Amino acid sequence: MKMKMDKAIADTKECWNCPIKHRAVCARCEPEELTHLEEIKYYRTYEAGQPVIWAGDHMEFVASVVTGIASLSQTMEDGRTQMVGLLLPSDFIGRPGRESAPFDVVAVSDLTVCCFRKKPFEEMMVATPHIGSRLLEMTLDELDSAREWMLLLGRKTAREKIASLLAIIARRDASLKRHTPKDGMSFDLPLTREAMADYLGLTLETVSRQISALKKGGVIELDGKRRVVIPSLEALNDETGDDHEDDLIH
Amino acid sequence: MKMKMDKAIADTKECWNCPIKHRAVCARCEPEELTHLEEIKYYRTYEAGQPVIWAGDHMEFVASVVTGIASLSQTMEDGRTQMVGLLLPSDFIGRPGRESAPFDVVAVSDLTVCCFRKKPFEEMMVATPHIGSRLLEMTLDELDSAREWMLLLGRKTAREKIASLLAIIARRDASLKRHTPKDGMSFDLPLTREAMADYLGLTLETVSRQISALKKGGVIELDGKRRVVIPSLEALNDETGDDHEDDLIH
DNA sequence: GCGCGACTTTGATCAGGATCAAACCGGAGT
DNA sequence: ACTCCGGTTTGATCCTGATCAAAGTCGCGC
Repeated sequence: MKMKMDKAIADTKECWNCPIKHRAVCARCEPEELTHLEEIKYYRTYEAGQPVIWAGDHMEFVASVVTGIASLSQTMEDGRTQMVGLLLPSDFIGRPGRESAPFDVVAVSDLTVCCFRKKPFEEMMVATPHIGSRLLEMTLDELDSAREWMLLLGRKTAREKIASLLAIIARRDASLKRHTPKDGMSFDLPLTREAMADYLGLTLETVSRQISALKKGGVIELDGKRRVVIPSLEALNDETGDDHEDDLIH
Repeated sequence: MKMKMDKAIADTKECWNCPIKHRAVCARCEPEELTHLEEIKYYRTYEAGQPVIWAGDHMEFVASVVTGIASLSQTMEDGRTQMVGLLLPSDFIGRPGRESAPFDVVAVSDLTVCCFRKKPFEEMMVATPHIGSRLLEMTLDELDSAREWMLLLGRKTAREKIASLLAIIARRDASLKRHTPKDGMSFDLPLTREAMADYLGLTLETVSRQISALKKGGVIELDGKRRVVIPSLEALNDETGDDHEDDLIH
């Protein structure tokens, strides 16, 4: 049993068998480029709650999230913190061409990352355009999401913020399981109330209250503290403040 | 006089004489690559207040800001709006590989942009890595700034937001004039109170009140509505809530 | 079972900004 | 000179979300 397990893990460490190979920074690489990547990569794991990098630290590697979730966040001297991104499988950590990390990276759940030593990775970037072009595409996507998040942080009410977060997690969860979001679907919240508060620019008490309010309003149902059921996606979307793309489609 | 003027403008339209050539997306191009760019580029101008692109519009070009300032913003159905970026000279507008614009772009001041038809530009990107690598670098920088802005929007007080904005404009203004920011320096606010409010996630009344409060506190002095004098940069930085980089340096 | 600690909910009160409303300022046009 | 008008300031009040405080829930080790 132990051996079988080790074998299974070892298999996913090979690029051709990698669960994120179609979305990660290496997604456009040719087989021979992957072989080269194999040589400079190594896996690391972190337990939930462990720091991956502190802001200001020297970074000797860049990495892709393979499994689990990490958070990217900033803290002011007086302790106020703002999460500025959630890193999901296939997301990229670090920045070629930069010495030190601009933000804290912390494992939210148990986390596995595929690391590349920075120097060889940078050399490989200039040699193989497939990596740079994929990284550009990913970075542009992240910039768009960051800007959408700015609207949420600057202009949405607490209730809209919570509804937006739930809607996003619902969509992501559905796409992970490879089916479209559907009324009655359910999922587990990957974040504590405090982490949600840090992400949404609220306090944990307000998060808790607004979740209770959405439950009272019948927009969501709770099964324990963490499991959420969405009886009607339309009702949830109505609470986000976003324009209703669904209406436009049908 | 008229002819002389036209000559001066014509000169700046040539790449080798371009005021943003060392910072824009074309900064790393070789002379022959610039010659190729010359062929697919054209200038456009907009008056202050004019829209450049509406969110959702089909974009037939990408562009670099040459002179003036543009804003990038989002609006909710009920009219709440959030500015998600300020585009200054050398900043890039648009996104290769994307059909429609994700955000509104509006000229804040009179604006000149250097446009490239999207199709030829995209073709050139795959042919010449200098463009893609520079665009990647610029996009990574913008992502970092967007994330810093998320901390401001999510966690800073109104007073800290105003002080942060003034400090940023002061730094940018100094670097534009090629000298380091200095106590007693002054600059013109390029934004109306309303535009500042949209950028900072506040109302225009709060912006006005906090500017008055900073004046009353001696942190800034006003000369008319738009001109700001900074008697002490240290005092201003103390109000931003950011850690004081200056202290670390000396 | 018990107690402990991490996480969550709920309550009471406070305050920072939003909202509503009115007045003010300064430049452009007549 | 005058009005007009966009931009700005200031005042009064309201309300959302923060803060302070206490109790509730759940899983876990003993």
